Amino acid sequence: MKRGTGRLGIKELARHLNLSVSTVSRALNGYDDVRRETRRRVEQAAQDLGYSPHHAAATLRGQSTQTVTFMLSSPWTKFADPFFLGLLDGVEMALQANGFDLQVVMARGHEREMDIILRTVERRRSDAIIFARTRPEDERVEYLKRISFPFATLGRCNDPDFDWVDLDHSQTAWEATTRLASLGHQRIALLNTPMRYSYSHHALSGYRQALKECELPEHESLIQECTLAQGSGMGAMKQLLAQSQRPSAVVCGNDVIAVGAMDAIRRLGLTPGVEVSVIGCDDIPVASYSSPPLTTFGIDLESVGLTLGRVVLDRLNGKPRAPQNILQNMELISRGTDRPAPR
Amino acid sequence: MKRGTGRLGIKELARHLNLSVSTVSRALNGYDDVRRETRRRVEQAAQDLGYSPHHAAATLRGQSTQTVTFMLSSPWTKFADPFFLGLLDGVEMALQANGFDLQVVMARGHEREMDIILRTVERRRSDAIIFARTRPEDERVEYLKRISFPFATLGRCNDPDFDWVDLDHSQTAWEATTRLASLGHQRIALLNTPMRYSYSHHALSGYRQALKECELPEHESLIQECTLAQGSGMGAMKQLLAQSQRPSAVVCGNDVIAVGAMDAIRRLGLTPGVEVSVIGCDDIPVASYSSPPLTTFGIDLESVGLTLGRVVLDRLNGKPRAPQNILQNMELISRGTDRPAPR
DNA sequence: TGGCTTTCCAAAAACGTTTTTGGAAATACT
DNA sequence: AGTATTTCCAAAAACGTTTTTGGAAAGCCA
Repeated sequence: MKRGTGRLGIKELARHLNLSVSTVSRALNGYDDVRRETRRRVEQAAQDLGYSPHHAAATLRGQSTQTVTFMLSSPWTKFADPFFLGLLDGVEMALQANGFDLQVVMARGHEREMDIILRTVERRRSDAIIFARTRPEDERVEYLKRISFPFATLGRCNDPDFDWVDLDHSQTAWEATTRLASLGHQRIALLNTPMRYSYSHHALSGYRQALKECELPEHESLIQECTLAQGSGMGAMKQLLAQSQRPSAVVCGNDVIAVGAMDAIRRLGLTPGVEVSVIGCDDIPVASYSSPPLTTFGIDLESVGLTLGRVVLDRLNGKPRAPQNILQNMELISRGTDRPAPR
Repeated sequence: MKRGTGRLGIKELARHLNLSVSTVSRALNGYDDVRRETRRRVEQAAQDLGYSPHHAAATLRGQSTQTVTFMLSSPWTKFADPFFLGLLDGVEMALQANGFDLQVVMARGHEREMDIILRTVERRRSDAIIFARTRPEDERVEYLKRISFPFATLGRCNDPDFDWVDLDHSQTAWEATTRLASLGHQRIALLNTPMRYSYSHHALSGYRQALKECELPEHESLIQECTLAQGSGMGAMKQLLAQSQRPSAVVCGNDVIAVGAMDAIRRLGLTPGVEVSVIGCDDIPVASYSSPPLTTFGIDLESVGLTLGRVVLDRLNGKPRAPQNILQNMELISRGTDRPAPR
């Protein structure tokens, strides 16, 4: 009989107040048929005695966990970490303001992502799920839509009919390419993120659109797909530089790739921003400390996270009938690596 | 009557199998008086029909949430983020391997830390709590010890009688100082992290110990306390350099401070590692991209997180009678900023 | 074959809340 | 004064599991 776990339950609180359990519960949950004075007394006692409702019990009865799950997808590199933590911070801020908690779960490897979602949903572990790195056809999105479980993503799919927030990578790639073209570059390469992800497709189309508008020819050999691993940009850039006709500028899908590309450029005795211009994306901390400092696109991730959090909360509150689709522009941060073409 | 939420409960599963609810439960939870064949059949059906127990219900009855809370303390700067995400990753890995989930909650401001702990404990939201940035006298530690709620920290307190893992900042400061002394530096400054935190005291004592052993005088004016904010190191270094007798080397409590210090050095037209040597701590990503690359101390944070996770799990499994105290050494990563004293 | 283990399983209690139901007391209206 | 309405509150049901309790069926030994 290890009953005395020390925890104060609503029963003890009621007894202490000489009230019935239900009255205490109704006072605490803001129901309207409780006398002003009674409610005050109850709240005071709860405060004083350090009572708060047992979460599992409240969930079981109330059908709501007051929790949102954020699924982090591998690989997240040491460099790119701030990206996700900034996002997380924003999401948590939105949730906290509405009394929701954040649960974080890390999916190591793509295979695990579906497992994690299934598990979370089946156990009714949380009220909604947020995740990033969407793919054009995304199994996770399809499943959650099918069973109509609340969710929101950072990133789009081919099917836009659900809640998402996205950064406009089409715009960034377009702007980067256009800018380089206007600086006189003729051969502009694209070191893109993996085509598995939606945003890589958007980047590619922005790049192509810009080339067309600037009346520059598109060369297949100038488009390379990189992985998200750390050294990936370096390898791809080396190949690019080994070609008979070198590019004089390169647009990178993200800063990790760009930093790798700059390494490759330097190793050939060249200088980023002189012989070869480089533009990245994401504005990770190292971007401003590389030499020369990397020109890139940035955005306040915390506010993106805040938006993402609010979107799910709206959905949970049943506010919007139609899905919310929010596209955010990133801003060019011109530093030292976007310079006029040589000669 | 919105009963048909679609969720498959253990009752339906039992009915489907022509078994009683309790038998299904016992089969699933590994009790021993269930026939082999029956257990197999139950597991198969659970798998096929996508059943997993409702988490809140299991918690309510079973008294265990299978969840561990990690409290992130503000301020965590954009730069230092990887520190925590690496740690989180390791913790989550340990938990996941034992079927536990990770809940992350961010404490914005010191005042909120106690609130968050109280809330988590009172609602029985998780089985254990992990947090970092311990202080010599730590209210959180005292409270959790008093009510004997399981927890572990990254960092020590004056009272060592609980589960903790810590990085040996006394050793790093000692080693940094000794190294600089052996490079001929006579005036070695310390740009320390806030004395509010335990590890700052350890760093200070390591620094002092080293000065004594190297028979160098200790100057109060060469010891400065910085905040964790981003520009803090720069301001402190400026002051140091404005003194009549400049230090020729500086030991920094962390890399964010060190990077700021290097900025200050450069702004005076000096070169880090030439006129003034700098050694940091943590090995954040920018450290290797600053110019010149920063000499610092590093450690595999993921493995530290793993250890931390295992320590709480041991506690939850009731394994150790005595608290586990684990002190880990960081390793010097010599790059470009620890160089012989000028002249 | 009769009693004793062992192996299996069903019914019911319990976990700590929230919500529903129903009714008593106090107030307002004719 | 009698009825209708509002204001308050207690008892009990429900949420979906796990664990306890008790007992039936099957196997074993003499």
